[in-house]
Amino acid sequence: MKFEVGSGVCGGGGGGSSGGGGYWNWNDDEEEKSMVVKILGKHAFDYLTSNSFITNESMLMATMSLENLQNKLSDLVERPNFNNFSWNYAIFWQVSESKLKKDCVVLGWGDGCCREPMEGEKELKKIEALRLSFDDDEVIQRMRKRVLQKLHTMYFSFPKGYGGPGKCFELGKHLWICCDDDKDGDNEFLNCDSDYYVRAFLAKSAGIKTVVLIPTELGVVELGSVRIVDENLDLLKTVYSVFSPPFAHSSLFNGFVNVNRDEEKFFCGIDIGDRDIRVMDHRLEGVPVPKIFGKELKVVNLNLGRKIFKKKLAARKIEERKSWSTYPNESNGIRSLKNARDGANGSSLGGTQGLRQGCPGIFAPIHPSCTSNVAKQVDWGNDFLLEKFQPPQQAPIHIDFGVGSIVGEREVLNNSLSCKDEKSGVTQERRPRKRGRKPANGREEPLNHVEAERQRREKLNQRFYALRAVVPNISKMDKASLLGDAIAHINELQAKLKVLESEKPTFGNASKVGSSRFEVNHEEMTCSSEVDIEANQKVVIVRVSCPIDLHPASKLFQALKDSDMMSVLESTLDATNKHVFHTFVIKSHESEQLTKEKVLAAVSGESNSRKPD
Amino acid sequence: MKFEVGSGVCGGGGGGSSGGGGYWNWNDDEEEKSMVVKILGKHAFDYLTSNSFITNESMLMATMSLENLQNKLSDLVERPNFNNFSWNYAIFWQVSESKLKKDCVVLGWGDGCCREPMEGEKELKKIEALRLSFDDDEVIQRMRKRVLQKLHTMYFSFPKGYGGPGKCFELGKHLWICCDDDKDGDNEFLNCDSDYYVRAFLAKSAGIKTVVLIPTELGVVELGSVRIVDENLDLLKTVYSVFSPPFAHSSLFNGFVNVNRDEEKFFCGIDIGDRDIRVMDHRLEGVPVPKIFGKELKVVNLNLGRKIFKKKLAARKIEERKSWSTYPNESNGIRSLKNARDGANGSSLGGTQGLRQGCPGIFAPIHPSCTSNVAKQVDWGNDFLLEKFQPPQQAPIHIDFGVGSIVGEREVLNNSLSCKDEKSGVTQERRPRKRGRKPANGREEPLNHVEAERQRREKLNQRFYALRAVVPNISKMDKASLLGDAIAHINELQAKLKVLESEKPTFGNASKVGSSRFEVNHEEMTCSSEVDIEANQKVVIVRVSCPIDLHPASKLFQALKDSDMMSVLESTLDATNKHVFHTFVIKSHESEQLTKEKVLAAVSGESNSRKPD
DNA sequence: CGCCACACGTGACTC
DNA sequence: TGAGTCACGTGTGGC
Repeated sequence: MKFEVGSGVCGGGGGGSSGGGGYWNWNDDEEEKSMVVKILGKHAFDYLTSNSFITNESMLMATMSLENLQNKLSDLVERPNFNNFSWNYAIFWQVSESKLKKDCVVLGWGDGCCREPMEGEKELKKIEALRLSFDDDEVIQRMRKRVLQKLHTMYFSFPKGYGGPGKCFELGKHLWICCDDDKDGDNEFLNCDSDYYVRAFLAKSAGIKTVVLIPTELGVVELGSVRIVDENLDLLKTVYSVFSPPFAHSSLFNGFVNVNRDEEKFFCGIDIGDRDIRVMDHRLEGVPVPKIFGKELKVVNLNLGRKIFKKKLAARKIEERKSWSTYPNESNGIRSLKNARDGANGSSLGGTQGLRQGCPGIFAPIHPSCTSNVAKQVDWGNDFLLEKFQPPQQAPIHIDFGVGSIVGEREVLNNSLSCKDEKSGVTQERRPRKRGRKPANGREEPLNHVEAERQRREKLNQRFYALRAVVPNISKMDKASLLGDAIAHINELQAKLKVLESEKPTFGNASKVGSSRFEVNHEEMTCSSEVDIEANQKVVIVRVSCPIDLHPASKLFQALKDSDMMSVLESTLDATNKHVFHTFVIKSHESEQLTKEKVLAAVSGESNSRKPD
Repeated sequence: MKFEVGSGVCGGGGGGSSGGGGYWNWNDDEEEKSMVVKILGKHAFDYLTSNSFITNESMLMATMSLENLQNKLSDLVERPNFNNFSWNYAIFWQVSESKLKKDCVVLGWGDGCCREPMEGEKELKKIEALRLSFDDDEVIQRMRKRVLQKLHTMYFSFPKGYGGPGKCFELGKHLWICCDDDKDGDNEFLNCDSDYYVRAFLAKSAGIKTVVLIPTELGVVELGSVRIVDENLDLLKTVYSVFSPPFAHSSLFNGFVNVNRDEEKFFCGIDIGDRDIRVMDHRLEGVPVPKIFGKELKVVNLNLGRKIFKKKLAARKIEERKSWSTYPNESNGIRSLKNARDGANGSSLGGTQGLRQGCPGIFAPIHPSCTSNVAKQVDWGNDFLLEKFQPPQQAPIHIDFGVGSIVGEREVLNNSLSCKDEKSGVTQERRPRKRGRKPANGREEPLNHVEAERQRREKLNQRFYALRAVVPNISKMDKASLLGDAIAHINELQAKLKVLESEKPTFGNASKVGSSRFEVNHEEMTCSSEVDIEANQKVVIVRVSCPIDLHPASKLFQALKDSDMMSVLESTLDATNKHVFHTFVIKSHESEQLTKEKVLAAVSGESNSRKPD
């Protein structure tokens, strides 16, 4: 009925995978703890630490794991859609089984992914930031980020029916919670479910304004954003689809989509069926709906003028289906991850140009039919939850087709084309087992190998998507161009940086220079520029200090210092609207011409190489 | 006897491929023309434009094209070796046939690649720059770069025996020309060949100090560097190998390497032979040289502790050999491009950490035996030049092996192992024709497809290497990590840049800000910082002005300006060794506390968004 | 041995 | 149509 988390090659479903980090051990790290206390307050912290919700992952076994979990989550988080929106965090609460109480189904940490706030979001957060002094606020921001991160990697667990995810899972209904806490007291997070209090508090502390919980067969997907995001049916469907095992999609499709049949042709992000196994939906037989179950299904609501869906091969599907229980009648294909990504977040393809400009657009329903009201009525159906879990039939029945697989596939194609069902034909009993492109050459190992390779590819693509997001002005959309543009961009940035840094000659480490040239710093005297203000008697004395190398007259100072025969008689300063004028009257023991030349030489010479001393 | 440039899939050999750009039409662009005149002088320009050497590519047909030409060239240019050296430009002068005079073999533009000077090289160029004012020099630099680029994309051609490449090709000897033109009059470029005058002049103008010409069967490889590069036998061998068709390598090997037999085991960068077709060199038969022709051949002189050579599959070789005339006796393998790269430039793998720090190391011979003198004695042999050109035997004899190719390969392996020659065995007459992994399924198209895919992969890898070169602190060496690090690096750079730019609020364009913060500028009043010195009477008055935004006390000035209720009573300035202290005594009509808060707020607040007015 | 990363040939698709 | 891009399954080498 279950298999261990992390068994097989489905590493994404494992507990402490890459995004996970580890168990937040409150006792080990005093610094962390005090930080959390500072952010959340003592109340929340006590609640949190005393709360039994925090479990160790080792106490749970995932009932079933989902492949590419981390990738799917990070997809939602790291890849902005064409509206420049992506979720700030995504967690998958996985259906697990407590090792202590075998019959107790709980939702445990599956995997999670979060990201740093983007530019536009920082602005938003700044507005709603706690009213603190500027300095403190920065620190707070940083700490918040860490807490948020910790939060996401924490191992909460929710018994079925308990907590937000638990409730969500039990009811089979999604939750879409928005909280614009400009009005501070009225926190919808807190109202919605008292069991959810802790995490609501945490979320609120982190500036999260929208939390979405979406039940799937395998658990609950939780998404959070610092923005206020309108409810969106496409998103719900897509996420459901992505985070469900393949066999369930037809259930979804039959049940869910029937809510609004017209939507089928706009069924953003779901690509079911493929060319090789043309299992037509009976309902649509003969109806000239243009290949909804075929390969022609496209995103029609992306005004980018680019079809972003690609299909996977039948081999992939069969391969996947093999890992799950096989329901031949429902095997009209699965959504490809790529489609899922595009559907859930939109595509960054072709729309990344202005991504980093902080476009204020919020992910919003595009089709009139996808309104919040419609989505709210959707019942996800509970009947298929928790009932269909079956172990993957790992029975080592291996069929080797022997000959070139292309021929084999063609045959299959012909068969399925004529019979509308891959059950027919002589190859029926073998095909569900294995029908990859090359049916491996004897051993069972390449099966895992294939899966590992898939994940590697997926990861690579993930990075490519992420890279696309950070590189502006991508000339072409192919990988090579992307890399080229990235290289160019890096070079450009480095050149810019060099120029900027050459302006202010390094003193100490360069990064320190950049961090604070002009900051109020009362407690410690660093070597960066600073302002000291004291008010006594009737006047305010402002003392501005800066490293000599950063001062506009630094070279002059150096010249004066180098030649101890010169002395400053008078120094005045004038500021206009645009310029500051320092005037130094210098006297030396030599002739004025000599002094002039000296100063001129010192000031114009390439004396940058000297060390500041 | 030949095939059209660009025919087939060997796109790299085409005339105006990606690196090429296009024909430098002097008549069309007056601006360009005057720029060139300014850079090169009228003399050179006239010579250039009146010279018949400039040909249109359409007048030439490549006699044979080399696969991955652009990749190979950009490899030499864009991928620094472990000494941080890479060539500034690389051109392949391709053996072509004039369409006008069919019997006239000329060297025409094959492809070319150049890059921007690196940091360290800029320093070098600055030293030898024309003595111009500082500002003008920047412009000149930029123009030079463009001219250099144009130079590289120009369509010179060299009849056999004429010009540097032509001579080089005719003689079958390489040319290694260094010119340290600090002593300006004595230009070795000019001395070496009068026909080469134009390009020598151009090269000199571009700051090129080393030009290497290496003849191969298919043309002449020209490399240039702004550095002085010592003659290097490894480089010569490697480049020769890379830019020769596969069948010629044994010729090289038999003739060239025999100069110094001991070098064979150090034959840096040449990986001949592979595991599948173990054609042993007769000379070494039985000799326990550790698999020089086998897969164990490694770079032994890279102290990076990493083996950087990988092997290609036999399929690749056969595929390639198929494109050329097949000389079974000489088919002891070809160099893989990857190896070529590593050999010619060294590997950036594992050594990229300090690459951008402008390491002054120059590509130098590593083996004692690889001295310039040895290299100078090498005769490339002329007998195989131009004699072996044969059209690819495109006869559509198609043999489909039907069964899984792995078995097929294994058979071949066994055969060739036992017979030392793949000619033996029943598949002899078909195998030379086609023996890919999957021998395609009927049509001839996938043959080119395979090649195209190879090139795509190679290009992608190329970019990956280039990316590795610009990303510091690469955590792991795999692609995904590289991408991740690149993304992190971009983000980091962008953050740094943001900080630096926020420090000095933009006035005008940001790039201008960076160019000159403290420069003597007598003739024109720009808005950058400047020093004005006048000497009258007994003292020297130095006036330093800078944009108000760049001044350390800019925010204070702004605060004072914003609140006109404050006035500065006194302003003093003190400079120590390390710091400059501005002290402002400020009086306002309000209480001192209020004033203090105001100043504090103004100084610490986010007032960066305001425009300087 | 298994895992990981890579390169390869190939099919599918797009423009 | 064909060149280019991508994903896939597979082989393989290194650890």
